[in-house]
Amino acid sequence: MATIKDVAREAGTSISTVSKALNGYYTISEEKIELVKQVAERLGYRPNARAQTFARKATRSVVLLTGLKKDIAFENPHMFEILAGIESSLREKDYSVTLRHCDIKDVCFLSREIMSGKSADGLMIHASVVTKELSMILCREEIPHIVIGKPDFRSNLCWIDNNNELSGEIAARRLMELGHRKIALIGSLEDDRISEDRIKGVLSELGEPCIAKIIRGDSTIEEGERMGSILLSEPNKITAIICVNNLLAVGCLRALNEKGIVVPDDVSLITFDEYPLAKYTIPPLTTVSIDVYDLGVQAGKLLLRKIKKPELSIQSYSTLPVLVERHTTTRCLLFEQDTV
Amino acid sequence: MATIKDVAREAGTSISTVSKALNGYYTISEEKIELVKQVAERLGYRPNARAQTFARKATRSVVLLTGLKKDIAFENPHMFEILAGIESSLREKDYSVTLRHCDIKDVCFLSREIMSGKSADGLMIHASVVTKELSMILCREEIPHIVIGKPDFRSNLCWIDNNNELSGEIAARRLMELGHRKIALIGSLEDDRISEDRIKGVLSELGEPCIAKIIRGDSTIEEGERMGSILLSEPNKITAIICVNNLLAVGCLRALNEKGIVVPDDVSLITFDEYPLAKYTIPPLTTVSIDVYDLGVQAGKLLLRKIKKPELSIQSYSTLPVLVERHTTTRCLLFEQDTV
DNA sequence: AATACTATGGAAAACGTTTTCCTAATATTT
DNA sequence: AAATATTAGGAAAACGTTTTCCATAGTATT
Repeated sequence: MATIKDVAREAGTSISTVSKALNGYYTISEEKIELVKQVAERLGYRPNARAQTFARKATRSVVLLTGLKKDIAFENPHMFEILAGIESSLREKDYSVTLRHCDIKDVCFLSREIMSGKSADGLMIHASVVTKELSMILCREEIPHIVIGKPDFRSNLCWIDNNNELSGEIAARRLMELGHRKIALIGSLEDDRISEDRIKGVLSELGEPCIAKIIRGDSTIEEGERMGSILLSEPNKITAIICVNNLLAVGCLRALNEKGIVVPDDVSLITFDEYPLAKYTIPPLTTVSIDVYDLGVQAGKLLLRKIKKPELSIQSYSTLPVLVERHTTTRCLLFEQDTV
Repeated sequence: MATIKDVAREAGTSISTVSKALNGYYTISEEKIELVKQVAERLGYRPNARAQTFARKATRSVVLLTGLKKDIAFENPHMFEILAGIESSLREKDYSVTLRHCDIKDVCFLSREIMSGKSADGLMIHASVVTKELSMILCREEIPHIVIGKPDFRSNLCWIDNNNELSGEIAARRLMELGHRKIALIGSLEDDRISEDRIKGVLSELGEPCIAKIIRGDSTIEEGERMGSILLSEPNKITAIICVNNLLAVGCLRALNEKGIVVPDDVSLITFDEYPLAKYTIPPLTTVSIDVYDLGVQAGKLLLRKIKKPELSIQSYSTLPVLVERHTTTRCLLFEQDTV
């Protein structure tokens, strides 16, 4: 394996000249650069990455900390796509991302180990493993980091997440645009912050003369089905339903089917996110979603900026929701006179 | 940041003693090891990982090469879980995995760059980016590697995949056990090797007096639906259907629903793999699947062995399929007399 | 002609470990 | 008691770059 020494000898220059030529220093003449490059090419020289990361004082890599399999893999069908996004923006700047699963108990120790052992220049951390203690460490030791998802406590962490409140607003606005005025909300339990944010967004947008009813339960298909039928059996007829997540929507759709209610003609249905099954229901779900790949891309870029300038003031970033209109929503004819 | 020098000074020993003590060399006395460890602890010393990987001649890391987003992320809902499995088995041996997306055009160049630049000790490569040229390079240059998935040409590559033929056999055997004798197969087009392998397995197991009919089409829900209705409109009544993948199964299920055929009472349905939507159909799909996490784990272990012993002879590995019996299969009463 | 710059490139330090080789002390064997 | 083997630990090389600092030669300025 050819080393920089071999190139130097062969090119009749010093080692440092080779290094400079190959790394684009302007103190080397054009001709010499050309010569060195040719020799390097001829010898099949590849800089030893290990030696490089050692000599430079940066690894040009970040690590992504996520929860263990049981906690994360199943719950987050988007994870690979986020990861792909992260990787793509890092790759552009010659950085790489290495994956590390860890228990929430070990995350503090691990973060320190990685950073003080200099095996990475920064940390990407999934919200499911961030704790207050970790937050302290990251801030105190000025570790460049981005949290994927919003931590569920106040902190100076830098995070990136989809804007659930805004998503709620978008869903509500769309239904209003379509002429709906009697709208029900199927949410999950109060301790689910995502659900609460979406509900908050919906309610803030839903003005008079809108009538809204909220019903809550566990985030499962079965519960969605149960809540759906409850809604339908009530006297006050609704024309649209908002389900705070895909599972609830699938369940609700079943309830509607069972009662012979045609979606979207009789009742419109709108939901959030984009689980793989969202495309495959009958009819396919209209949903307010985000570009998760892009979320990863943005996260990568942000982290890179923090690494370059650690003094950069805290900033967080919310990706913009996009409405993916499939076939569970349509115009409501009932209140036509109101809208015109 | 404390370095090994600081520890040596503080402990009153030489640098090499510290290194040896911390790395468990047996030439250092128990007491000295204890002393060094205490001092290291007190100073908060963490070995510089960059210096370590440089001095040792191994990175203790592998890179996972997969196709670009558009090629892979959507098509493979299991990818993150496989990755989690890989990471977990590597972590056990203090190895790490870094992710790298690449175009199939660049994969040769990239592999060489990574390996001759010594940025990793081995390669994990998704089958979607392996080419014959790559295969040559990997073998000629004796690069430790594992291909995730079976390459679609003969080679000396080391790959790991689920055993589709065996999966087919298992599905068929189960239906026979349940008493089914008139079985139809919905496959995808002939160029889909996975589908062909499964069909092959099914046919090899399905003995007389079984009647089987095969029908093929694109791998989409719509096509599944179309093929399903064709099957049902035929005079020769079938009692069970095998769909070579989830999408076809979902489509077929729709066709059955539409015709008022009750699954599994009138017709049993069995499929393969486990897309996230498999659990959420009505009724949930019975499927012959594999533990993808485990596939990752095995892949990781295998690669580690190849890294330790590059001369290890070629070996490939098929994970064992498992039957996940949900609610689309049941005993067939029609041919009871045959079975007893 | 003397001085100050500038452009170019080399020498050598630095990065922080691991690992090889050696020495001294101690234990064992003859 | 001498010879030999064993053990513990230190000195220094090695790993292959990057980067700092300096030297030289040529060019511009006074």
